[in-house]
Formats: sequence, structure tokens, C-alpha cells
Amino acid sequence: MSLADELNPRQLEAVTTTEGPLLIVAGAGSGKTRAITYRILHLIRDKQVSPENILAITFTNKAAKEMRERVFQRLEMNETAPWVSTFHSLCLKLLRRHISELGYSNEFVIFDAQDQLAVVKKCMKEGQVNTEAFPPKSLLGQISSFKNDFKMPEDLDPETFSYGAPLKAVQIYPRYQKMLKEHNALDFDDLLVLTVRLLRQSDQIRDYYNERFKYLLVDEFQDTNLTQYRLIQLLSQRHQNVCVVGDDDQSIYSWRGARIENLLRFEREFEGTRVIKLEQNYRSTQTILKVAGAVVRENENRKDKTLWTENAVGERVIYHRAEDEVDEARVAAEKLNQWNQEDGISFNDSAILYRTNAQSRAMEDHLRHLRLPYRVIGGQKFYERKEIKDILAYLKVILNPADSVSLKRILNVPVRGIGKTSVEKIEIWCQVNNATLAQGLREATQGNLVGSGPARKIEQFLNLLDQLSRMCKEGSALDFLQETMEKSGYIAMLEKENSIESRGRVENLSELYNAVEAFVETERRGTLLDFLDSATLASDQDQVDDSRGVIHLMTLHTCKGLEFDAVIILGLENGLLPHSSSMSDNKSYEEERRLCYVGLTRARKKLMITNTRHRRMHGSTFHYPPSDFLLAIPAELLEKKMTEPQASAYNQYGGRSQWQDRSSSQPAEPPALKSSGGKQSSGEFAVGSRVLHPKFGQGVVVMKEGEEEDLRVTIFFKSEGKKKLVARKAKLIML
DNA sequence: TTTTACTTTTCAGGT
DNA sequence: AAAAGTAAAA
Repeated sequence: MSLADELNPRQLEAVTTTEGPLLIVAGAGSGKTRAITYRILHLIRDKQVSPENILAITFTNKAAKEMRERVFQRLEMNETAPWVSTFHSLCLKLLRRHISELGYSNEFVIFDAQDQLAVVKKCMKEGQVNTEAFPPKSLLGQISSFKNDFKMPEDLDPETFSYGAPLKAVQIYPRYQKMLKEHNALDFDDLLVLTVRLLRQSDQIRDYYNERFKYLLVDEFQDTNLTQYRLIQLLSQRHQNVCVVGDDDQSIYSWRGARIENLLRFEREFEGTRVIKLEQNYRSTQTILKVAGAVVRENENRKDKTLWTENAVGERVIYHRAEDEVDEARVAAEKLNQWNQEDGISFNDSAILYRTNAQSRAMEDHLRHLRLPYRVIGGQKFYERKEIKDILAYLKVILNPADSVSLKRILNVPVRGIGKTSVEKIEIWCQVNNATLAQGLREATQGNLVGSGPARKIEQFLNLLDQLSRMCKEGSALDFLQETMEKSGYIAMLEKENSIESRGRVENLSELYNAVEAFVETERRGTLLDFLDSATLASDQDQVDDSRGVIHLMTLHTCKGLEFDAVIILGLENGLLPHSSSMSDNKSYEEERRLCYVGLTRARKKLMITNTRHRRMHGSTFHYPPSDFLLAIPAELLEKKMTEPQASAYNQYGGRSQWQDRSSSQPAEPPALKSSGGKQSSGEFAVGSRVLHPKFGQGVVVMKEGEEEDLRVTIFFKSEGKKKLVARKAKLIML
């Protein structure tokens, strides 16, 4: 077999251009993974590069695992597979080895979003920042974006920030960072930031890894942030053998700091970069490709490129306008069932995609009702569930006593008589004496920091921790986990409660036990700390792996990099896709379009898109109009269907007229409302429309809820940000 | 002082 | 609809 037989000329070029910086612009379904795999194999087999000298960075653990397996399959028996990893797990590996250089201890823990929020709140309290005026979440977001841009606390001058949340964030940031370090904890962003700092600081370590990873490969490059870019620069400093793969049309993570500009920047800053474009699509039908292309072409800021395919024309894309979310779910499930029975599309090759996690609910209800097999990917994460976090907090505290956040979490869970007042007293003592919470607890058992009652309870609790700590050192990870769940009284607490919910929690805990068991089996030298690491870095997509024969339900973000025979995208409505919060800003509006594009291009053969006339969300009814993205799709590519409005028979023609109206660029009103006789509640203050407020000035309606008298609109004002107003009361003028 | 019951808030996307 | 926060009861 020769490479030329298996690859097209462009792909071949991408595979054989091994030396120097290379940028591969790879459109959706253009055989990117294939090219990368062959590139690695080519390096090993034809260029005699040792697998150890190759590092490939992918976006998710799942992608990394697949890549590793694909390469491994084709290697000789005695060869080891190269390092394939995500940014975060790569950094974690390096830091576990070298972090002492930065003054952390090697047993550091990783704080997830919840833990981070607890730290921010504490910082705000200490720094006397009003949590009412400045939501901790938004400050945390600010801090995160500083880190994504590789801005250290000392790089930021509060003088240059004049007002509001950014200023407060600058003020809190140093305190936040200090507190994390005191807890011997890193947040997600720190994994990247500290690795860059490590490589900058130590010539020796940097040289070592430059020598070690002579060939670098980075996938999904359009979704890297500045810190990740710096990391790549540092790792490739010496040899410059970097191959990055990306597609500007699929950039969907700018909200967490990703920069499309890294693509342009790479070309500029890495000298002599070669650019190769992969534009032939091997995945989808011509029709699907045309529809997707039509949607994304509307974006103003994009490099022009056109995907083409030799695949069949295929069927038209079905667009179904449903009554509500229940009806939408019915339509989607029926279609998948039909495709399954008439066209032999397996459920496992079918996916239902949506913009927000909340949308899965109606879909799940209906699939369960029909007894169709399904699996929700992502959403509420397993390791973020209360009971799991609680037990893991016990483990974390034993491994890293400096972790006061986890300690505080379990202090009185299950309830053991150590209440709010006692904790507050101890925390004040800790702050004064600059001690950890664990030290504070020891103090409380000695002195008269708290009453004698709580002091005794605290002593018992500390004894429990000591006992568990001993077990951790002596016994196996599995026994230790088991003991923790029992000795802490956690299981007993749940069993005593004996509700449907608590029984579910017990089940989840036994699932945790299974997970640790499986981990210990597969990872030969896996410690409990390694397990915690993999648990915190697990990505949503990892769940796709072990599901067989089920319909996949997930968000449009999660579906990136996957493909299915049949795809249904729900909720193409202004307010949902594009999402309401993106409507006032052109950049994020374009990102919504790309998000839609990513979803559309997941489909190989069958594609359906749907929306509803109204849907219930967060406890109220929304009347979102059809998505503007639909307007870009040429009518002849669509097979239009709709659920007849059930109000009464004579309505159906009112409904049908929307197709004749479509050319008039304004999306049609939901027909059901036209015949209701009442006032058209969605006519005014339509999502996306501009209004004028006497005080706040011009704004854009981003969301509306309630009806008639109660109609409340959320409006985005340039000066004030988002405001929620009662439409009747606020003196709003439509523009 | 701690626990339970009630009220209020939030509601995009994820490593 | 669900989690987080607050006031009243034990």
C-alpha cells in the first residue's frame, strides 16, 4: 500500500510536509483525522521518527483516545504509541512532575467551577466587594478571561480600569490567585497558565521538552486561546516542527477565550509556514453540504472557502415547524424511528442536537414513552452531582489537607452538629492566624474557640479523618473509597432518608465505586489522585464511547468532531438558535451561525431541522419566531412540513401562508396566535427588535417571558447591560 | 446552635 | 424547574 492510494493530493501533501510550521485548513468532513493519523504513521515509518518524539494535542479525551488507537493499530508490535493528549491533561502531566518549581506541592488538587465560585465569594467577602452589585460568576468569568489571555495579576494595572466589573475583577484577581495557592489548588485555567510559566521560567525543563517533542501536532486550532498559543510556541521553540489543523467556520468557543485570530497569527509568527487547504468533503450528501454552506456563508468575517463532494445529491433536508416542544419531540422521534425502519439507519448513528441542555427534557420524556433507546451526552455532569462531589471532597481532603473548600463542604455532611456559627468563628480565627481550615479545626478542639458541644463534635470529625487517612495510606484505593462512604455516615444518611431521590444517589455512589474499580484495572499504576484528575478533566464527549445502539442527545457544542448518519437539530428559533444573549453583538451572533453550521455538517445522509410556535422553558411560555438562519437556505433544498395548528380546522390556511411570506425576509408569525382573537403578544417586543428607553437609551430585546399585562422583556442596553423590565410599565418606544 | 421549611433567584455553551 | 439563600422552629 502506498500513501498516494489512500489519500487525495491535498491530504498527501499535508501528510508528507513534515518539517517546519504547517497550517492545515480542514473543512468539515474533509478527512482531517485521517490525514493526521497518516501523518503520524508517516513520521514513524518513513521518516524513522521515534513515537516518543511526537506529541499530538486534540480537543477532547475521546478524540485523543481514538487517535491513539488508530495509530497504535498500524504500528509494529514492539513500538509504543506517541503521546496524544488534550491541552489540559498534557499540562496536568507536566505539572504533576514539575510544579514544585513554582512553589506548589505535587499533591495539588484541581478546583472545578463550583469550587472556584466558593473561592471568589470568599475573596469578595474579604476584599469587601459587594456581591449584590457584582455577581461572583461574572468576576470569575473576568478572571478566567485574564488567564486565557495569559495576563498575570501583576500584569494588570487597576489604574487602567476605570469602572465596573472589570475593575473589581482586577482588584480581586491577586487575592483569588493567592488563595488558590494557599489551598494548594489550581483551577482549569491555571493548568495552562502555570505550564506556560514553568516553561518560561526553567530553561532546563523547556529544553528537555523541546528535545522530547520534536514533532508537534495541534487539532482544532481555531478554538485555542492565547495561553495555549504561547504553550505551543514554547514547546516548538527549537525545532519549529508544528502542524496545526483548524477551520475558522467551526470556531465556537470564543466565549471561553478561544481566538480564531490564532490561525492568522500562526501564519504570521511562525516563519515559513506552509498552508494547505482540505476542501473535499467525504462525509455528507451534496444537499446537506449546500444547506450548511448557505447558512455559514452569511457570515461577514470568514475566509472564503467552499466545500465540495463527490457524494450523492441525497434527499432534501426536512424542515418541520411544530406546535410546541412536546410536538417537536414527537416529530423528531417519529422521524428517527422511520429512518431506522425504512432506511436501516441505526439508532447509534442518529443524533438529536440542541442549543441548550434544558431542551433535552421534552425529548427524553418522549423517547422514554416510545421506549426508544437514547443517551444524553453531557448536561449535568456525573462528577458534579452533589453526592459524588461530597464523597470526592472527603478523598481530596485526605490527600490534600490544605484544601479548605472541600473540607468546608463535608464538615457537616452528613449533619454532625457542626453548624454555621461554629464554622464562622473558626474561619475568622483562620484568617487572623493565616491558617488553613484544618488547622483551625485542631485549634477549636483545644482552646475555647467554640462551645464545648461543637468542640466535641469537631474532635470526633477529626478522628474520622485521621482514621480514613490511615486507611488511605495502607489499603487499596477501592477499600479506601468504600470505607469513606460508610464511615463518614454518608450512605447511612441516604438510606435513612429512603426517598426516590436518595435511592438514586446511592446508586450513583455505587457507580462511582465501579468507576474507580474500572480505573484501577485499566491504569496499571493508577492512584486515587490520578483518578481524581481524570474525573475532573473528563469531557462530555467521553460518554459517547461506551454507548451502543442508542440515539445520542447532546448540545451543538458537544457534537463538535462527531458524525452521524442521521441528525436532527431542534429549536431553530430566534432566541434559542441564535441564542437571545448573542443577538446584541455581531461577533457572538456570527458564532451562533457557526454553531448551527457545525451541527448541520455532522450529518452524513439524513438531516432534519425543527422549530416550534411556542415552548415552555424555565416555567413560562416563549413565542420565539423561526430562526433567521433559515432564511439563508434556498427553498428547493428543503422539504417543508408543519404540524397543523390544532386550534380549529379553518386555521390551517392561516398557517400555510407562512411559506408564501417567506420571501419577504421577515419570518412569519406563529399561525396559532393569528387566530387567537386576542392581542398578538409576540408582535411587539419581538426578540431582536430595537427599543428606546428614556433613561437607558437604545437597546435590543434579547428575551421575553410572560404574556399580556405580565409581559416582561429583557433588554440589552449598551450603557447598562441587561435589564429586565415589565413591558407595560417601562416607557419603551419601538424603533 | 442546628435543622427544617419556605422564599428567592437563576435559567448558554465546557475543560 | 431546580438550586441557593433566608427565616422560623426545634
